[in-house]
Amino acid sequence: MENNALLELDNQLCFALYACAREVTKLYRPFLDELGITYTQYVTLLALWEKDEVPVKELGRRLYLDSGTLTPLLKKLESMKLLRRDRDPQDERSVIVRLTDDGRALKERAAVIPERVFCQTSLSPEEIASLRGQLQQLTADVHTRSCEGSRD
Amino acid sequence: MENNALLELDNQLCFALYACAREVTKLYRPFLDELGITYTQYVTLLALWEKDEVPVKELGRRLYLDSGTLTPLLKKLESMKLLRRDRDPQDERSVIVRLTDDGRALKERAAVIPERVFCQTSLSPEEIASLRGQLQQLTADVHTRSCEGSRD
DNA sequence: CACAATTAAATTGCATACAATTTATGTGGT
DNA sequence: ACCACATAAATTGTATGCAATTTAATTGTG
Repeated sequence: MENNALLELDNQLCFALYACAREVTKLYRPFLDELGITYTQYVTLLALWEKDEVPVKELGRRLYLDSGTLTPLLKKLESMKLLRRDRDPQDERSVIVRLTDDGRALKERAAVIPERVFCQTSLSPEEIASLRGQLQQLTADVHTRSCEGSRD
Repeated sequence: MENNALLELDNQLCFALYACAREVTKLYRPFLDELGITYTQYVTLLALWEKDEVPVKELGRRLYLDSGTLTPLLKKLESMKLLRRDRDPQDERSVIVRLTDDGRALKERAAVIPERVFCQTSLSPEEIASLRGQLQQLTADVHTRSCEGSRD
């Protein structure tokens, strides 16, 4: 069968995604180091700055992460005094995540990060928006199909 | 400062990438399970099926991975008899990775995977190629800038 | 030739990811 | 009330990622 083009690394959308996501994430390192947080902690905070007081379950749906990843991550952020985790009195199975004052305050310092990172790429705002849209579409598409029949 | 649109999760290209890469990777699970390999092992094999007998360093450049990730991964693949790792007699610092017969044979079984995965998306081949191209461009762009002055 | 600087892997330590299982809690039907 | 089933976190185990350090080998220079 010779050289199967279908199996070439540079023909794989999955590898382009995998490599690109990691390289772009690395751009955030220097800025996040200043705040003392990791990239995953950063996106978790982004979600919370947008909507606070949410159950772990909902946060997981938003971030596409499960409790196996979120539980230790949220405990870490709690130990850093950026948020609190309390059982929901209405439903003791659920844990509600709430930002502390420190957690909310960090938003001010994070506000400049997106611009700083954009400046390190040659993409125009339009190109960024377009690419982002395509990725969101694909993510939703893939996620929906892998949850066929599920409700999450 | 109210609702800062710049910090909204859905406005972040980085999060779109991060989420999409993980969701797409999950599509490979069932197929890779049949081969008994993980996703990272799969892309490593893709690189080796394309070009065998390469130093770890070169493989790392190709995959955007460093020895901290590759060393244990390659040892695992070696323990699975899919490849061998030998010091380069010309330069004992370097380790050359070579597929075994088993490793080469696995390519046949992997050949159907890309098509199978594509079928689970609603993207046309043209859309896939376009998206892939944009991601490769961005990856190269970002990587080049973060290596400013470096030679790798 | 000596030796400082480089370089390639390996190692160490920390933080994810995620499947699978477990634990605790809630819910619906009888 | 009882209980099978469902649900949310937490836990467990494995495999990454990656920065930083260490070890071994090579190279450039005087």
